[in-house]
Amino acid sequence: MTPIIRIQDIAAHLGETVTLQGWLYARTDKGKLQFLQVRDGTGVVQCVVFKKDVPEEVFEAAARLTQESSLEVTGTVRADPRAPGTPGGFELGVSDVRPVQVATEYPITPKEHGVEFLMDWRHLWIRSSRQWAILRIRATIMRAIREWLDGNGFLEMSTPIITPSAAEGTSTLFALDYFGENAYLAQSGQLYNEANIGAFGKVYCFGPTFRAEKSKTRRHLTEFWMVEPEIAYCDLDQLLVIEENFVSHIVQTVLRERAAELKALGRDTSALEKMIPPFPRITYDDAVERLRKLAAETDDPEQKELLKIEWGDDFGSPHETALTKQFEKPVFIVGYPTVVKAFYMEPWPGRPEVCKSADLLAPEGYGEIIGGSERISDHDTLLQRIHDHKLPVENYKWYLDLRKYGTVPHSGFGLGVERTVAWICGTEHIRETNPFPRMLQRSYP
RNA sequence: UCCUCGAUAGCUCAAUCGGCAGAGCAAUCGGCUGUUAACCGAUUGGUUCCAGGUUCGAGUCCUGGUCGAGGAGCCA
Repeated sequence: MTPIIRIQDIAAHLGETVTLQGWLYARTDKGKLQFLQVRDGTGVVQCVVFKKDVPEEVFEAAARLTQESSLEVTGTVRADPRAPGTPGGFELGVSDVRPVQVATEYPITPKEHGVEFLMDWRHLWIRSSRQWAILRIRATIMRAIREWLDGNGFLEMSTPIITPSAAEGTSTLFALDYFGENAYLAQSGQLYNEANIGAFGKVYCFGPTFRAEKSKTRRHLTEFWMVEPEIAYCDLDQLLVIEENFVSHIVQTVLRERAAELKALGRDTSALEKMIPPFPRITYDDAVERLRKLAAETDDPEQKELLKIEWGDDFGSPHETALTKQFEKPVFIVGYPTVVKAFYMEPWPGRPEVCKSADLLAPEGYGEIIGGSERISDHDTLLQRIHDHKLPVENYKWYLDLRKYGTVPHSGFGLGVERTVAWICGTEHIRETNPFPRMLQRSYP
């Protein structure tokens, strides 16, 4: 029995006879020679079957293997610059092939396919090299998130997914019947984390979150993953330093550990290498001025209309795209008008029409990846805001209590995992960044 | 919710003015000792999204619907 190895470790086994357990990704036949591209989940390696080197029945068994058949293959590892694959440069000189199952006709061929077709076959599409690379990077990003937070004194706290009312009172929620009571799928764990910091100081929650908005764009899912750190004794300026170090760690980790996958995706890594702190900060006021200037300078009447903005308006995606094009790094937009933001944000000292909020916009038009703010710490200010937003006070009793029992200045933010993956991978559409994305028109498979 | 576009073989698409339903790929069979989405030869493959209408004749034109894509709004 030869040792079973994983393809990502193949370089360490040069010259050895080893066994791989995997699936046939693709094949090319040349008469008495077969090239089998075998993948095992960690990589793809070319396995070469010469007719004269193996028993007749082994050659014939290999010849019967169809695309995505499962197999065990034994052979000698050798270096060959012609060998394709991931990591590539190595191939297996095959001595034995043992089919596990010969797959029936595989729907996803090595040619072009449309989006609807691929999404119908998402359970198989994730095997394709591009999807495989994106989802490997996603896993690394999720690990880097926990790694940085755990290493910087944060404690992971689970927050409920079944909640009694809207966290922010704005977005549309998925309603469900909770034993005869109304309940909703969580759109944020933040309010609970504001309770958690009273017990643990620095916390984060990390899990799926749900928005029932009828958004139909390349930036939206109805179920997506969000990490939400919350920090006691932290103001907005301190928060932004945390955010930029956090984001930089994520990007640098992917660059270091997933170079092969980024290369397979054709991502320009020189742009990502620039993602080191500090990130530029501009105020909302400044952003509006920049947009007005851009609108005035453009000759395209359609663009001029899209960039139109009044002070007090929230930014649409054309605004965000135009702004981020002016920077190579992600950019903080600080101090949004209070009216366009959630009820719990701390008023700007001396300017109550502005709140101590900051969004982080990713470069290259990927949009907002972080929304963060300093939270209102004063009980009466918060109560007034709940009234102003016509929210049911009885649902927020516990939240108001937090301002009565040792309230402190505190801040936090939420980072959208899928948008971050899309930005780092350079994918056209966010649907490719989740193994089984949930969208307006799709809940299968 | 609004705007634009689309639906033809398993997949990606073509079909002139309304006039015989086509190609490449996949599959199947055969050939090939260095292929990289191989190549060469052959075979198979159709409810043209659904319902109705105009017409001698509809994939093509008209009406209604279904589904999808891109964008807006909203948001991470």
